[in-house]
Amino acid sequence: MSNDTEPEEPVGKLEVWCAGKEWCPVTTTSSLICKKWHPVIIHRLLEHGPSGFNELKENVDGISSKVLSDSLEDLGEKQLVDREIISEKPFRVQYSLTPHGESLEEIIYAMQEWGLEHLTEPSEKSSSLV
Amino acid sequence: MSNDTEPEEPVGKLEVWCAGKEWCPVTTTSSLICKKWHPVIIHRLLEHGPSGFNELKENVDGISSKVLSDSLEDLGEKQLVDREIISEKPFRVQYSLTPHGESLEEIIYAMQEWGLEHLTEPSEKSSSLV
DNA sequence: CTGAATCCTAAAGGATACTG
DNA sequence: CAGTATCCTTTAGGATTCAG
Repeated sequence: MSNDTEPEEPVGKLEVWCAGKEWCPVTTTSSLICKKWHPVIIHRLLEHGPSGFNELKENVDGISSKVLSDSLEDLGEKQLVDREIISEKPFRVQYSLTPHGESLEEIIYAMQEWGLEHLTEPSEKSSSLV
Repeated sequence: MSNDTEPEEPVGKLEVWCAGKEWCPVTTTSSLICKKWHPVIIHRLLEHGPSGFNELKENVDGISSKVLSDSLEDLGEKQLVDREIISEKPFRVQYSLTPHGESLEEIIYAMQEWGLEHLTEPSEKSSSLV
């Protein structure tokens, strides 16, 4: 146990299998979060904090219930997102980032900044890149 | 001045369509680079510089020719990677990052650092997360 | 050797409708 | 409110084969 200037990371590292012969942090990180909606979902949870399903669906503008549900399940399995039932009577659920999920903020904000810097909305007439 | 080998962001922003009603930099950035192998390919091009096809295939350990070829084509369409034919006789091609591609390094290295910090290779006995 | 083209299967993702 | 359940289309990706 060396220095501990950083906030406590109580859980251990996530064990993630790698495609190639030698384990690679880029390959494996990519395998965790490089799905179409994952970065956006994580971003919205970072921005708005713990959210209910429909609240999240609102914020992740453009996603369908099915895909949001699937994505959250996947993120749950990967231990990046937690799901908590906060009420049974009016059934309510809350999604939040785990410590590992929170720690993705550097990546997510790097993506956001890059997008702001390098991308733009297509103008009316030009139908460009996907 | 004004010669070909000028980096320095001469090009404008890339026009990228967004799924939701309001354009979002995270959503759109995600749509560009969040494919299984894209971050790794970009990472290897950052690390090793312009590379030939098989050199790249070596470095992107675990990828098949077909998938590498498809991925490079996709990255080419998105103007993140350039393809240059450097020899016809022994047919040789060189792939390199465009200025926009290079500028992804913050994101890619953020992913690398995160992976090193939060992920680990599965131990022998435990078959864990994908 | 170089890389590209085929074939095929497995996922991912979207539209819609419907439950407790 | 918080999802499932279907259905369906598209895409990703792996194995293999082909061509220069």
